[in-house]
Amino acid sequence: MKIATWNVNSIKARLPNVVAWLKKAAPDVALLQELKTVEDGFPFLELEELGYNCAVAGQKSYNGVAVLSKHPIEIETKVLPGNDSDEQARYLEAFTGGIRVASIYLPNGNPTPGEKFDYKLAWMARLIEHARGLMALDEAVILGGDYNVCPTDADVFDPAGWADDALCRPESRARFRELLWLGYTEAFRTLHPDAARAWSFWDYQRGAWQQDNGVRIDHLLLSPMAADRLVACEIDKGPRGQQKASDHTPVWCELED
DNA sequence: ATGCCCGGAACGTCCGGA
Repeated sequence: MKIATWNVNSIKARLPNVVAWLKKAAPDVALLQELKTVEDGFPFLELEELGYNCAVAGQKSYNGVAVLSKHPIEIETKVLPGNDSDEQARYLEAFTGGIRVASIYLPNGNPTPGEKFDYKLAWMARLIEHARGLMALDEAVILGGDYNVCPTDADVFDPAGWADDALCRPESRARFRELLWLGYTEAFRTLHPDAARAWSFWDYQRGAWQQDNGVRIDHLLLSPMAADRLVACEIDKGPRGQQKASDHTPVWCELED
């Protein structure tokens, strides 16, 4: 079973790229982020034609997450618990193909310090508490998405230059580690402990892609029941080199049946 | 020191992204 995550940076602008990649990579489950549309604007027909069921938590202009699956999808929640006044579409949790998955678009948090950074840290605290509850269920769970966190300096092309960025701040990294301490396995680094310059995002600016100046911020976190089945995890750089590319590229993992 | 590059909303240019 192949599960992928990809921040597409607008599902409408990226539809040709997404369709081409789904055909080629053929994941069983795809967790998408930054749809930048309400549910009514989501291209259900085009994706269903490829054999995918689609669950969407949409928002006008910003955010928006989806779960695509070749299996039936049962939506668990379209909001991250813990703050009823939070209207940003950044979390969708569902059952599909015998596992529980969440598509996560964690807040960026820049600039630091400030309200946006406070929102990021509060959002991460809510995610930790929810993830703690999921861990107690003893299920196969994959929390995948754009975490907007570089877990260590090995996940940034220029650690010194990014030291004060919200993606690298110690407060962000500490909360990411709290997720791991709950018992979640970050699939890519676990299978590739020494991988260098393994990025999942390259800025559109400053020729970042051409110079391979990136960061690794898209992650797949697996509960023990899922991690026990983990046999592969890779970053697919192909889509980032295409015309009209998203600034993120897909990350996928394979669970044995 | 600031903007560069994108998409969305809107039709001016700004906001948000990371």
